[in-house]
Amino acid sequence: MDYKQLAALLFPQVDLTPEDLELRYPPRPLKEGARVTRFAPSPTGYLHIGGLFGALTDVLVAKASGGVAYLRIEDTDKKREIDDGVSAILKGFSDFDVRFDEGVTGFDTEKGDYGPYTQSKRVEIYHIVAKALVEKGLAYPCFCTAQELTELRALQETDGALIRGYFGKYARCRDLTLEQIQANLDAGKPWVLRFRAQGDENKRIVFEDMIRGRIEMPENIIDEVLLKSDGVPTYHFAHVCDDHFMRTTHVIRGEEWLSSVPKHIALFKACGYRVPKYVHTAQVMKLDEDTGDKRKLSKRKDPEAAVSYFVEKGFPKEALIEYLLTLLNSNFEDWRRANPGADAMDFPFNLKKMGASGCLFDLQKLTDVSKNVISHMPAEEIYRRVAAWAREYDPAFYAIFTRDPDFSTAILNIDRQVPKPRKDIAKWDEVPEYLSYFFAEPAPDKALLPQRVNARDAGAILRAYCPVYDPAEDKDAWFARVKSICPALGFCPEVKVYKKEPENWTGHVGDVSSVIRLAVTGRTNTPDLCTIMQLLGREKVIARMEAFAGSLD
RNA sequence: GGCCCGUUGGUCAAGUGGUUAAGACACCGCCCUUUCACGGCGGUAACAUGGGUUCGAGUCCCGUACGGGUCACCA
Repeated sequence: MDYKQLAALLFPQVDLTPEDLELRYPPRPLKEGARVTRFAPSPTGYLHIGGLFGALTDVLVAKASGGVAYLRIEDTDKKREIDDGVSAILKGFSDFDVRFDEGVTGFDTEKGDYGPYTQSKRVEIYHIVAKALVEKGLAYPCFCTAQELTELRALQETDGALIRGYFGKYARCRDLTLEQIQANLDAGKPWVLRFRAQGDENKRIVFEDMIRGRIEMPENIIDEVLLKSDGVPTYHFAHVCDDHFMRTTHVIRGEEWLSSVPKHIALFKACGYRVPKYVHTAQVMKLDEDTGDKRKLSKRKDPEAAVSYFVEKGFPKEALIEYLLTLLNSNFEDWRRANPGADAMDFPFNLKKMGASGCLFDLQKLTDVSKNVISHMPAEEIYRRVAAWAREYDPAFYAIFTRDPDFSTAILNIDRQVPKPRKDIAKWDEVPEYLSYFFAEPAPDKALLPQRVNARDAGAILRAYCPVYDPAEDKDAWFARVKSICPALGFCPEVKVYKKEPENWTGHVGDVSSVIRLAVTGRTNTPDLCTIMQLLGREKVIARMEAFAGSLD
């Protein structure tokens, strides 16, 4: 067989060689040890949590080594592609401030010298490499129909073949003569290009995964499809061509690819390319409420699989990133404690610290992380974020919240400018309820009165307090004022004194302030009451207290 | 089914032949406290399992179980 002739027959329009591509995409001028990574999603739907997880790894690994992380779009399957798939992915990344150094940046836009970064625009490249492979006798056209392939699988089933796929005696087109190929081509039969596998099923291939260590598998013997009948490459072939010519040093991808590595190494070797380092990351899982089992986070079943879920709920973007980092690298939390104010993107990411087993997405932990993140934000920042969130997801609240920005900011500032700020808020969608009593008249429920205080005493407390309340007083004076009305009502001004001899009193100052709190806010617990009352203003406070007192009669 | 990966408290995890088996979240208790938070202190709770190797095994080897992945002209 004259492979040169076959190659010319198959790819008459290709006149460049892989050497031309080597010139076009020279090795990157990076310093020793710099890592080039890529995130390579298919535009088949929204960006999901696993994607963010992977992309974060790519970006941090590159950043920590002074390398390059790029975004490549793998759109070789037009059947699964959705219309705005690329923008959905880009939107997800911009929502969380994940930035790539190069690659696709928008619809039909990109930056970087190793493009195009969209696979559908790279067919010329794949065909050049494919042609060279044919010339070397390492690839051949296959004319088997889908029907024939199904029959082949059935045959392997009855044969009890341990390995399934297109290989050995099942590979009918592997040894077609040039004349047969010519005849098929002339007859207009569609064909795919297959790899002519050189592996031996009895030999083992050893490779190193940077997370899992040394892995040993049988050599690849499958004649994998390289180019589909429409001339578009399969993942396997595109991976080899792209990661070689884009000069990727570290291929970081989900563990579902682990079993394809022998295939990929065989392909790299066949092309004469250096095999990149492989890093197969564990999947993000969740606990299924129904079965109680740990399972892969599913795009279909789990709304929180989409990163947009967290945007809608109003988790600050930093919180999700921060949380993901705790899953990604076991020493992140230590680093964070040592560098409280540092940008998460400056975390010295270490691949060795990545876990090999799938982790459960823990909403409680995310909530805790988020509360911490928010507790460190200035009130102005929170105001801005809540407003931005509400404009999108809660227009009614947006209207009242932004009516008086200074007022809203002041509310958010209660108990905030202290060394250990409160951690009441985990996500923005909690804010409307959290602040409700500032914007609407509360309806205090007398069932919420402290246990020791009956309705009559509560009324007496409010009536005694109204005339002496002075909004100009600071916190200490305010509390002293509350204490001052206690004795006459049978309440002890000092909690400690009360606790020693509870029988001498109806209750203590805590009960008294609880009644005031309930009247003013409708709540049994709030941040600092004195400040709340100041912000509300004397008129409102008195009106609320009188209204509640009246309702108790 | 073949091949491969994984398995330390409820969760995330440290751990690379000798540790009282860290830490974080959650939970519980105490303290602080005008409420609630915050904070502080303390507590419950783990090496899937059976064999080896070794003076000694969470750590190395083999088997078993369980979970996951993969076996497409999908990625």
